[in-house]
Amino acid sequence: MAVFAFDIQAVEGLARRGVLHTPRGDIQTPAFMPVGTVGTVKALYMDQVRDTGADIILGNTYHLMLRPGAERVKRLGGLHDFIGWDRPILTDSGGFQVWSLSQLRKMDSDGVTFQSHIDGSTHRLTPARSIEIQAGLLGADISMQLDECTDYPCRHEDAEASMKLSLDWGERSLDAFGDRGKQTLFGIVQGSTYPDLREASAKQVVAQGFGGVAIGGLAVGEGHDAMCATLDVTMPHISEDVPRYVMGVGKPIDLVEAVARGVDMFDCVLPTRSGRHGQAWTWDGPINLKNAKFAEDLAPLDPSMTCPASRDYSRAYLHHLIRSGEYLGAMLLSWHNTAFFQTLMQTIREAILAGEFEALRRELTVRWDATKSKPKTETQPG
RNA sequence: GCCGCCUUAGCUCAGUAGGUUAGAGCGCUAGAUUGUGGAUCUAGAGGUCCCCCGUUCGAUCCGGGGAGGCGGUA
Repeated sequence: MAVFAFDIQAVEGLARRGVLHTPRGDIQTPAFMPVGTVGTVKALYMDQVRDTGADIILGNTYHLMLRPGAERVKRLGGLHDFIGWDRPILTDSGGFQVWSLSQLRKMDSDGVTFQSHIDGSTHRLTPARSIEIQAGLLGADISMQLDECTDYPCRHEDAEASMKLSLDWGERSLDAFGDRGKQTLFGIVQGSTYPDLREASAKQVVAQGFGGVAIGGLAVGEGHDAMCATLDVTMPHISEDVPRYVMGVGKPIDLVEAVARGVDMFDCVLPTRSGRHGQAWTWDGPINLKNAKFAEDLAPLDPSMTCPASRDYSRAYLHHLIRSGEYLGAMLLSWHNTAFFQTLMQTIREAILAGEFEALRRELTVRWDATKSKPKTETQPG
């Protein structure tokens, strides 16, 4: 297994500004990876994705193995050629989607058997099969070990058993990965919101010697404060010389607070999914373009940005497109949101380099306080 | 002209054998959405039950008259 060189150029507090060097190009960190689940960052052309500043995108084992099939992608030249993206790709192992999408899933110590959400057909993923798909067939630059994501809330004993299963699968993933010279593998820390489990998991994942360490099982309903608290107790146990990646996060406020705790990489569906549903993220927080107040608002989303979607289209037009269910509305808002998230990351990187990150964090924390997620409750009020 | 049917939320329509606060779908106004099911969920606003008179303790509902719409017919 290759371990990609990771240069840390500046540190402010726990926040790091670095560069992860891969054979397919550098990744400026802290980095936000747009999610391209089924081989497309939904509603965007690849050159648009690149122009927003993205160095790396995410693809997905679960979806691609079901359709068009991992072997078929291999026959078609691998994922990079197939989708027209020659820069780094990180693939998710499939564990999370089995947890979140599959109606029927049966876990055992060797892997998981599940039914496709597309046609109900039965499939199986093991740590070795996931690596074969990601590194061997899709050709991911960064593969993720197969893990199990737990529900929130989760009993301590269940979280512990699940965390230990993920550790075992991490070991099996390393064995299956072998000595691929141009590809690397990240391990995943689990343990729900329990400090003792997170500490134990982090120490062992680090000891296993992956090319990077991910924190999984967050942003699953615990809310912003619990997520930050979990990072507080987890990050000190992850070595400083590897890239640290919080999976599935998050809102802009989550990104800022996670960077402040030493996280280097993120991925999230939020900019593209919320874009398809009419939500635009801005320096003033999220706005819902479906709202009637934008019907005659001629202002663009953000004239200071270079992204055409942010600068050249009125909110009134975007409002009309979204209300009408037009493709272009989803395309423009996905484009703007992706550009905004990349602009945020670039602003964060520059701030760390200039020693001004804490000031930026304070300003944004005040500005975005109302956007913090609250914990999921068992019985919703009302 | 005559005969029949119809008129209930912005739209399309249920309904009440005369009884507290008249419903649905869509639309509208908002909210949710975190390792993507282009999905879904949640909440809210909105009514002279066409108008007038009568019967009745009480009428959106029954009777009479009128208005508007659709169809048939001379």
